[in-house]
Amino acid sequence: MNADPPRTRIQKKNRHAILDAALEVFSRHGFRGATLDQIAGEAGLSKPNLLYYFSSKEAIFVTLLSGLMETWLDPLRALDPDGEPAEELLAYVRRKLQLSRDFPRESRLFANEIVQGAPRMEHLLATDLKSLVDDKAAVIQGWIAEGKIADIDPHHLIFSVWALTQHYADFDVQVRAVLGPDHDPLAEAETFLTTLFTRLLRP
Amino acid sequence: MNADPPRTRIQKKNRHAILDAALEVFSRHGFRGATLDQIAGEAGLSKPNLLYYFSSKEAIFVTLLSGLMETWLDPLRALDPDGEPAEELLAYVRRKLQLSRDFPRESRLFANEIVQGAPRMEHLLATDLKSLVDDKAAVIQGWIAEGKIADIDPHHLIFSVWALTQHYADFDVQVRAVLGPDHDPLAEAETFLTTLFTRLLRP
DNA sequence: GTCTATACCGTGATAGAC
DNA sequence: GTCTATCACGGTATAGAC
Repeated sequence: MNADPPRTRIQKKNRHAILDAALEVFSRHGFRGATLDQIAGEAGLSKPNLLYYFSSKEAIFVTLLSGLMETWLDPLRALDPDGEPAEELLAYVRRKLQLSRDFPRESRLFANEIVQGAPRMEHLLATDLKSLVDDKAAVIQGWIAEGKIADIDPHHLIFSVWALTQHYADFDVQVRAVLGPDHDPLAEAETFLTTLFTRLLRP
Repeated sequence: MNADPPRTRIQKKNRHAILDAALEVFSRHGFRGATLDQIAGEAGLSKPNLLYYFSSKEAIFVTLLSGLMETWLDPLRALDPDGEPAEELLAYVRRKLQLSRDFPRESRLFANEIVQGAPRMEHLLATDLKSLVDDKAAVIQGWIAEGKIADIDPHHLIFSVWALTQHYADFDVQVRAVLGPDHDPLAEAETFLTTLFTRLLRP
């Protein structure tokens, strides 16, 4: 999937700086709202120099997305069909919440793109993401059939995990504005979501 | 709060057309990603003519936001302290889901702005929104103290309503991509969320 | 292989004719 | 009250010097 990997050390360093800067800027302003000037500035390069490493704004964006997709889907991929059902699902929630804590920019990047209609991601959603979700939904449906967890729609259960965990990264400013200072939203979220999903899944 | 209301009929019509077009464009691309050309085109006006009605891009945006804020907070405002607790909260969820169904553009407008750090809304969040939420959280805390519903954090309960209901408007393309055709996501969501909150709130 | 200078276009906003 | 013409600016992308 990847093109030729960068060769020289300076290339590697600059490409990395660009992608990190791009993550920062794209996640804050969305694709169209981001400017090459900002990305170049953040990366410590001139704008034309930036375009030496990537042929276009879209090229930066696509490279960024495909590099992050794997990390993004890992928590769901790790759902073990042979594990203890409720515990597996709660562990999934915790992994996803961990991503919101450690990689909020990545979360906002995807959020921005999807809210704006996902014009550069729609294919990935309908193929990779759909097949992974369908796969895991079948696992969950199996657990339901065995009476291990409550009878709830597996697809919407997965949506609810996404919505509830990503909310704390994507809508962070709102959460903090409402809670006020002296709060650790993500720590509180872990307690709250553990309760929520425990009650939801109990057969 | 409002400036002088428009006088002539044509002004009223044009202002309305502009705000509707702006809602469409801002909700799809965010503030910076939106262009006056697009808004003008969608509204059937020339760009300079548009700027006759609103002095700047930001003026359009702010007018739009403040006009929608009330509608947006109504479902929570309607939570009745004297009602039957669990039923009140479930009705709140249904009202919020109704907004996702009927006003997805409004939902995405707010989502875009908040994901991007809410630079033009932060004040509203920390004042109007916070005081409303604190108020209703106290009501919910009262219900908990009376043993009418389960003991869960009221603020995060409200966040969970937002996250779960708005997800179906803001991440609509993802939901549809994963479910595939022949689904009515919002109808399914109503069933799912009713179950979820019923189980969560049961004392 | 790396960066500087620059072209060229679309953007938000204004001036002035109608 | 509305439109045409235009401006200054910042946007993406390229040509060519080092």
